[in-house]
Amino acid sequence: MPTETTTPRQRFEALDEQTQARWLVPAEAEFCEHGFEKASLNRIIARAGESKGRTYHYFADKGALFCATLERRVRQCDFLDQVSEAASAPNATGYWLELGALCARLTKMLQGDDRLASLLRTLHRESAAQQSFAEPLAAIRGAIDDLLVAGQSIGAVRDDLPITLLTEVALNLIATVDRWFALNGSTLSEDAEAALSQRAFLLLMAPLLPSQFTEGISL
Amino acid sequence: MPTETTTPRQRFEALDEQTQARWLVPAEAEFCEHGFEKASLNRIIARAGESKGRTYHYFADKGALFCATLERRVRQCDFLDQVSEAASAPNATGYWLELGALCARLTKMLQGDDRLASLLRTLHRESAAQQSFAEPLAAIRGAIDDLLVAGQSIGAVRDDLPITLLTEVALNLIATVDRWFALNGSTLSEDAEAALSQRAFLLLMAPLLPSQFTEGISL
DNA sequence: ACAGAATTAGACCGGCGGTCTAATCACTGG
DNA sequence: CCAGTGATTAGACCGCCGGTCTAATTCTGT
Repeated sequence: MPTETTTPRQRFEALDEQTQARWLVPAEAEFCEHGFEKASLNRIIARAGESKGRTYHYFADKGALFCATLERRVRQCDFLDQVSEAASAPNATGYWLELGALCARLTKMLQGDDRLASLLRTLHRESAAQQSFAEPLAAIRGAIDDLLVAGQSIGAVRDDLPITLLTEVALNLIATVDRWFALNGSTLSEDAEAALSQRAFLLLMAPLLPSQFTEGISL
Repeated sequence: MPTETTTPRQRFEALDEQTQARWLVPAEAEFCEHGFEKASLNRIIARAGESKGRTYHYFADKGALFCATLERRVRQCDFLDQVSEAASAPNATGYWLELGALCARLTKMLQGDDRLASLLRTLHRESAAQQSFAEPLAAIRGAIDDLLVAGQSIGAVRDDLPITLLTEVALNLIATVDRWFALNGSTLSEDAEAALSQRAFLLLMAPLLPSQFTEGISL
């Protein structure tokens, strides 16, 4: 009568931080270097100096290890709280100013933390990684949903399209712009990059604005 | 003195269409069903009733087979030509009308051809697939570049951001919206989906429009 | 002290993408 | 007609992958 008392995940979280780091440090290095699919669990285990049996005792599979790695990094920045705060603006102008500031902070954070940036870009690029991180990802989507609904209530965000579509568009626009700067930023001076990055916020704003602003043309 | 006279690719293209299909038909099925990374070359070979040696004689690697599969499908529709044609509009209104029509046609095509849609979504989702398809992909990006430049010259497209960034944004917006409809379209009536799809074109248009249209708010 | 549960090491599994060898085929010049 | 030579072909083989299993060991409660 094996009643499945504890899960690998519960066992891992009961470990002290130092012991957790035995896996998480080499795992982060490997995932940053190779992404999710091409990262080798065997290499991580070898670098960690651990055995396969012990590793699978604490992690259900490779995805669980990736999830734990990314969760630790994400926990360090209070991203979700910042998103919630931005939702309290009283009018459209304030709303978009706050969102712009939030995006600027986010950009700065990613520039200052290569590891986190690398993990998040992997998350955006590889669907297997997204599946592993599904639960936290749903929370992020939920936070953006709330933010957009708040924006709608003060007329800052369009309400003629499904909110989940807007959320998807917002998330992917952020990721797309981030990736463009990650690939092309090195050809720019630091000042030029900052100015461009600020202006690129318009790319996120434009499709979310109520349609009256774009109806000047067509349709 | 092995002078590398022919490449696997050249050899494959010299084959008659029927023989090519021996690989391409089962390959397409496999890639549609499993995506790129999780597709098994061994399974494709088995389904094709071919041997490994012969297969690697005609394809450099798994990516080359994916590339050949997708290229055949893409060749069947004259996508690039359509993009070029749309660039000839004389003014902004006409430009966006043509682009809207182009997107509508593209949407219809993807709805009518599940295989092509599946392959293109795989291409968008998996970076390994993108690498295999790098050359055709560069041509597509080039065509969009040209289209946007044409739009700029008649004041239909903003010119305050790098063109490659706009191209990236446009490509990813199309893919994002397509994916949303692929996931959520089944919950909608056919009419509602068509109406929504048309309105969703605004999401693509908005960030590309000259900034004067969005400067009503902020900054 | 000792039974039973939790933990641990690492051999093992099927399958992967890709390489290699040895046999066969097709075509040439004599 | 056939010997010889390079292109073609089958499939055994390679290292590695993520994941499972077993058997030994270490803990824990009585």
